[in-house]
This record gives sequence, structure tokens and C-alpha cells, in this order.
Amino acid sequence: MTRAPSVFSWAIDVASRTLRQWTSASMADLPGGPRGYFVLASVAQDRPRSQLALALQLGIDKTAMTYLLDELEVAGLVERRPDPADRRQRQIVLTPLGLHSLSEFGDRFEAAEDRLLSSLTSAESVAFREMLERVARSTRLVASPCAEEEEPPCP
Amino acid sequence: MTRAPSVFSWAIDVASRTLRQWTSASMADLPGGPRGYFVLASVAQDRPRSQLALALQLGIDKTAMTYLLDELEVAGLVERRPDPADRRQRQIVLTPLGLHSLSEFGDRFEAAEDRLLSSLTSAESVAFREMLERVARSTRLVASPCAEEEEPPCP
DNA sequence: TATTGTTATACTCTATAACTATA
DNA sequence: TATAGTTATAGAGTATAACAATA
Repeated sequence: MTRAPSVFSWAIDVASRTLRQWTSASMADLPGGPRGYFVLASVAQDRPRSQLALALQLGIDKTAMTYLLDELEVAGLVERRPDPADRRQRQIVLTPLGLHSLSEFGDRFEAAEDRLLSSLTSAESVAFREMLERVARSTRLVASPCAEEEEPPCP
Repeated sequence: MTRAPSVFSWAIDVASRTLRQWTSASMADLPGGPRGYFVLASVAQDRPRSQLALALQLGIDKTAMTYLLDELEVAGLVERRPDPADRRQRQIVLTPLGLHSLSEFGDRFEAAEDRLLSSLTSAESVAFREMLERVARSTRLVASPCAEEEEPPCP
């Protein structure tokens, strides 16, 4: 043997695909599946966002974002509103139904995440989540769904 | 707001897809891309493995494994040998060229991984890798490419 | 001219089932 | 009958480019 081949890439690939499978299975009734949930969660950070901003944030191509929002809008979970300041852009806002779906599917997401991380202790899980979030944010120019806080500029 | 939507699923999705994009870009000349590398790395743990065992280990469907091995075999990186003990099975072994590719592409993989984890300290990176590996292994019934050691039974 | 969003196309992945050959 | 591997097919996901509307 030359050297131990890197196991990290395999591990993150398997872990993310496993989580995606689990969440996809429990979200057959949410348009767009896990991706649809990410959009709802990001939009729920209150400030209306353009489609392009959402696409950059979630790492989805802007063309895919169009299809995703089509589905979510038809299902009545989001609305597209023309931005009065720049009529090229569309502000994406949550409907009451979308907000309800967010919390409902959020519960399923947390259950799947807890199951995935069940081999870690509570303390490890906290540290692991924090580090992974830092890693993910560092790969995006814009911020992630800015999580805990309510009204920050979401840097 | 109801509750902060879970950011973990978003983070692992973004992180894994980012790493996949980076590694795919630097592996255009490896059949199967990152997946092809995972196969080489797993096979390199010396003991010949059946295609089904590889598929389970890497979380790939057995049908996808057939196509992947077709490409790797045509490129001269692996060989399929009939198992003398059970002629239904095929043992997958690395060729010298495959072993050479493994170390060459392994370097590229490590570079991409280091870049992805550049927002962690050295100590954090070690802990993060260890925890992620534990998480990934827990989702598979069989073990991952058993990493460091040389001759263990790779349970 | 540059940017936001849409549409169309093709290409890759994945999932499923049916088939063979061996056990 | 059950298992390892193959083949064929359709579906989802993704990437690309071309286009319309607006800045």
C-alpha cells in the first residue's frame, strides 16, 4: 500500500446521500423534496429575497430555482412578488400555508438528522453541527439561512 | 418565526456538493470521477471484493456499480476475476496502473478536502474528520474503506 | 451593455424491473 | 428457490445556452 486513501470524501458523500434519502422519503408530499424545504427555510428568515440570491445561497443553479419555485408556488407555499425597486427581480415570500409546512417538515428533518448523528454524543453533536455549518458557510459568498437570530442583516 | 429551521441538512448538502464539484473538476480524466476514486480506494484495501460488497460499502446501487466497473476496467485500472469458490461472484482487483492512479488522484482529493476544511483549525479538522467518519460508518452495515490499517478483517 | 428570470435542450444519476448464470 | 451480476428503461437532477424584460 502506498498510503491510506482519504476517507473523508467518501464519508461526507455517504452521510449526505443517506440523509437525503431519509428526508426525501418523508417528504414525498413536499414539492421539491428536501430542496423545497431549504427554500422555505431560507425565505422564512423574513426579508424577501430574489430568486438569484436564493440560488446562490443554496448552491442551486438559477434555472433549477425557477422550476423549484414554480412547484412551491403552485402548491401555494410561496408567492412571487415583483420588486417595486427593481422590476427585474421577484421577491419570494412565504404564505401562511408555507409557514405551516416549514414547521411540519422541520420536525421530520430534525428526526432524520438526529438519527444520522446518533453515533455521536450530545456534546459531539453540538460541536459537529457548529463546525459543519462553519465549513458550509465558508464555501458560499453569501450567508446560509442565518439560523438563530431574528433580524440581523444576515451578512 | 416559529423556530429556527435546521441548518445542518443544508450545510452537509452544500459541503458535500461543493467538494464533489471541486473533485469532479480535477478528475475529468478518471473514469467515473469521484465515484471511480472511491472504488479504487476501497479495492486497494488489498482483499478482493465482490461487486455487491463494493456497492453496499460505497452506498451505490449494484447496477450503477456495473457501469462504474465497466469504465474502470476499460481504462485498465481494475480487473474482474471470477471467484473460484463461487463462480457467480467476481473479484475486483487493482492493476498496477490503477494503483498508480489511486495515489495520483488521492493527492488531488486531499487538496480539495483541505480547501473545504480551511475554516477549521488543525485540531478541529482532525476531530471533525473522525466524527464524520464515525457517522458515515454507522449508516452502513459493512465498514468503510478501512483506512489506516493494513490487514484487518475489515468487518 | 449588464442583470434577472425564463425556456429549451442535453447529459448525467438514479431507481426499477427483467433477465442470465450460478448456487 | 435465492443470489451475483447484467441489461434496458424511465425518471429526476444538473448544466448549458439562448432568450425577454429591465436596469
